[in-house]
Amino acid sequence: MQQVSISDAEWQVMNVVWDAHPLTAQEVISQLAGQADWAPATVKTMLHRLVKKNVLAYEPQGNRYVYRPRARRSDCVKQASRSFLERVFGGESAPLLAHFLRSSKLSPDEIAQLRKLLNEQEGRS
Amino acid sequence: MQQVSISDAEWQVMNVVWDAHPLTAQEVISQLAGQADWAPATVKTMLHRLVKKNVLAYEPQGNRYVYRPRARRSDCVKQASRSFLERVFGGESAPLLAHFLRSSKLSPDEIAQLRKLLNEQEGRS
DNA sequence: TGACACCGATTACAGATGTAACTATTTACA
DNA sequence: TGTAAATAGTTACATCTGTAATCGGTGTCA
Repeated sequence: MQQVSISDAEWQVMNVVWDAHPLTAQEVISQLAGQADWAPATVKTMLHRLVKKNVLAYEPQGNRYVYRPRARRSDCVKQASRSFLERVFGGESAPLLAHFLRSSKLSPDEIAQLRKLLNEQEGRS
Repeated sequence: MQQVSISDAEWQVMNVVWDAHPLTAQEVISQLAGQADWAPATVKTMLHRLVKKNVLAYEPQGNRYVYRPRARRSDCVKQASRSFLERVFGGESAPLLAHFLRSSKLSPDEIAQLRKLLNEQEGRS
């Protein structure tokens, strides 16, 4: 498990891959057509870089290549989150949580869910 | 109010400035000596770039210069948070909150505080 | 079976970033 | 009052990022 950092644009690509893998470059390109306004070549560059960073794997499938994640989304999320927490909130979780609680619209279900997590927190060491 | 983006290293500098301004380049450098391992020249580069980005202001004070923030911390936090939420959690606040709730150690006070915020959320539209 | 379309690979290139040395000017000390 | 130390400003440079165009091979259709 290395310590690569995934850039902004690369995250967009990875989100597509994590959501529905394995897939071909074509599929990634058409998925992204809705969200980003990139030339197909741009998406391919991202894919290559992600392969080089060991975040993506690809293998020939028939006469084409298919891509699949090599790093787990949860690991990348964890790393990006830690680094964001550190950078913007000086490592303090509580202010971060307060900030997002204040600036979010949450459904009653979500609120209930979060409340449950808070309760679990209470049984910490 | 512009739409600049503050890089990782720049955030470290800005955090120092926001915590105790106005201050001189020297003060920033010695504050950072504890946290980062940068040459003084590196810190000065950051300061210059932040001035160019209009995030910092500086004025001569006596025979030296003093720096002070030009952008409000809360605005920068808001922007960085939004972009992080978008990038890593696809814009979904609830999973983000769940993630940080799970991965944080919180004091009873903080838990109580967050619970209060959750209650306030309930009176949303 | 030749021209075209599609795909993966390579190359491009400007701006941002991390990291700093060098230079010129001012200041303080000997 | 010359010289060294400190300061601010300028320049450097490799890497990463965003954003692609182009090249070379292969399969397809006429």
